[in-house]
Amino acid sequence: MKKPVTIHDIAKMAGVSSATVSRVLSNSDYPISAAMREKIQRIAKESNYIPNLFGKQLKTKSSMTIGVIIPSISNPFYSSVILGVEGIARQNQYNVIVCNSLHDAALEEEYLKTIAEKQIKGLIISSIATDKGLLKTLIDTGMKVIAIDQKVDEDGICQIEFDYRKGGYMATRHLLSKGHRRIGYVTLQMDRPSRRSIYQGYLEAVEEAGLEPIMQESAEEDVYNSLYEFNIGKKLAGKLLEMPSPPTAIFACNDVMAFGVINELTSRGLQVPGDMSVIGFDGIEYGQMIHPPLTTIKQPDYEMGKMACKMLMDMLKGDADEPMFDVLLQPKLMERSSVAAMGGEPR
Amino acid sequence: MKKPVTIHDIAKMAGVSSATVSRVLSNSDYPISAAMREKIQRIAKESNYIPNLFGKQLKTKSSMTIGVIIPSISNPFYSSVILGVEGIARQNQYNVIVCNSLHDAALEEEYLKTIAEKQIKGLIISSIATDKGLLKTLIDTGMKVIAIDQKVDEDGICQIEFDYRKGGYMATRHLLSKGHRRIGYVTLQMDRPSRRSIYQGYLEAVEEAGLEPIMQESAEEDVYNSLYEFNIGKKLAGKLLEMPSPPTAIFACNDVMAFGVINELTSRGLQVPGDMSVIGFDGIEYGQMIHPPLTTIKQPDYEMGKMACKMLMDMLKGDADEPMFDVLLQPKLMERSSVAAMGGEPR
DNA sequence: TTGTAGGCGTTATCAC
DNA sequence: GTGATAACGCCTACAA
Repeated sequence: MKKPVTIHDIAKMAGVSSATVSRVLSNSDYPISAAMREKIQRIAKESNYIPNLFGKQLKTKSSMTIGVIIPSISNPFYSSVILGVEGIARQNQYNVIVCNSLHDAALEEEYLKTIAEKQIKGLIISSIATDKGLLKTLIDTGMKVIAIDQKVDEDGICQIEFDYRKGGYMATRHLLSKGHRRIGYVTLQMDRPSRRSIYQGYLEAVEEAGLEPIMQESAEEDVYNSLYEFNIGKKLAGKLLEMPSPPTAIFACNDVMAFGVINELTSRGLQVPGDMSVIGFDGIEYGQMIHPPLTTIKQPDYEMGKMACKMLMDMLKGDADEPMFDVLLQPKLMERSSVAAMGGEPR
Repeated sequence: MKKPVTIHDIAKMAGVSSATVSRVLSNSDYPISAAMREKIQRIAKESNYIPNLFGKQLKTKSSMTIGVIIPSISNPFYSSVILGVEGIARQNQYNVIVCNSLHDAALEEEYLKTIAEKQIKGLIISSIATDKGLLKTLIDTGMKVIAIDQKVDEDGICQIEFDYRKGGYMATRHLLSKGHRRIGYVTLQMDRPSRRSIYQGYLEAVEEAGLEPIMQESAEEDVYNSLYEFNIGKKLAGKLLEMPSPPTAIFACNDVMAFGVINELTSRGLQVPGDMSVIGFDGIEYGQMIHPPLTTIKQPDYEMGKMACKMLMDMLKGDADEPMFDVLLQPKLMERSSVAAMGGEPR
């Protein structure tokens, strides 16, 4: 395991100075004789030269890397976001480093530190922490930050959000328009802005229609595990069914929860949507694979990633004029087959 | 946006040399008077000192980072692997950088280069490329590599694989044991070792039972998109059904394909498993959420990630004695509800 | 067109 | 215990 070859080694082999080698190998537009250039490139290739980015980055103070902090890639919603981010980053010769905070504020902070130490100047974050202290000082030292999905109320942070409230409103309106009057809402613990907003939308639509909200919130702190969410969906659906006057339609705060709801209903012998309508939220692909295909509210996840990265690139390049505006991505109703119109009188 | 504070700045403020500051801030066990230590730590904190890893890493030649190259995190199987890897890496103070090759050999090579330039000494890879040239030269320069999932036939690479062949065999045997005699197999393009192995297992079991294989392979080059795979599942199931003498059970090369198969059967009015049994492969969580819950072969994905990372850590630490053995993870039958026993005569 | 030399922020090897 | 000082690999004025 011999030690790696450096530009100095190459310089020696080529009988030139390391400056010349550097100029050739970093593709600068510095004038170099064609012969020299070719010779150096040949030697570099033959000796399997691998540039050491530390040296370069220490000197140039630019890592060409952005960071992304999300709760967990195992959530298909976030993995879509990431793929969107990476596509744009790659186009701009940037690398992406992904950090899963796993819904752990301490871990999020640790990653934040690492990112800062790696001299990363751009960050896209879906923050779950409530203490934004560190984040704030990083911004003060020049880090560009884009908050996605979860709102961060700090100066100097661009927001790219979904209009969760409207999404919640739309879902509920859809159920209403199908004649449902008793609409249940099941949700994970409302410890995050996004979840509270969806519920807001639900509430608004229900109250607007002069109806009573029927809500079940999970008491359990959530872990990022789909199966876990699925089971909460089952459980909360059960609670709804055991009410004296159960709803005729159930709105779940995300698709996996909706899968749980449908599963519980089915296993109790109820037909979806015949006996009970179900609508989800997120629009993950698996929604099209289950039976019945899930009617849901689609959040443009991949697009969110692309847009966040585009804005970040802009901020990173034009170091003066930062595009200080927020983006509110619009939800879309995906009408599939898990919602039916109420026939006649409510049971 | 003032420039970041360095150990020299802190040294100046504390009236000491930068060497002392470095010794304190890098937690070395070098003897320093308690007073001095405390003073420096205080100043560092007050001035929001952020160490520059480039400097450190340039000096120490160690990046405390490992790389992971996989086809795509949008595949829940791989995202599980990643989560397993990260857990172990974190325990060892290592960072992980994840690269999605998106089933593109050129991109995989590009990432490989970046990883090398970042002076990363450990790599876990599920390679889709056929030309392992670069990988080989990297190993020669001392990079430790663990191949997961997809076998890489090169010296000096540890393999952590699933026993795909046995998994295929087990699935088929299960169907056989339920009395099925005409068992269809649907698969994505068999351009990868893993897929060929599963088919091998299927073939073996079928031939052992003195039966004819009934196979449908997708002609389309695959993209990493679940919905796409789902649709291929539907399509191939359709082909199977249109045969003069269709099978009574279908084995799909992965769970998402199986979802497609079930969907197609259901939409043609067939009952699963009443009219047709279906078995999948992978054991992703969504399999428990559909109806009927999918019987499948579980691959221990999370464990694979953990094990791969553990082995890598060992190789990275003990630089002499490398644990040169391969691991073959064993599949497990997850019996759920999509397979039924054949009653009486085959239709 | 090429070379020289200094420095990026850190650690490590000496001295004191 | 603490301080100079020399690397680490690369880039980049400035000089030739």
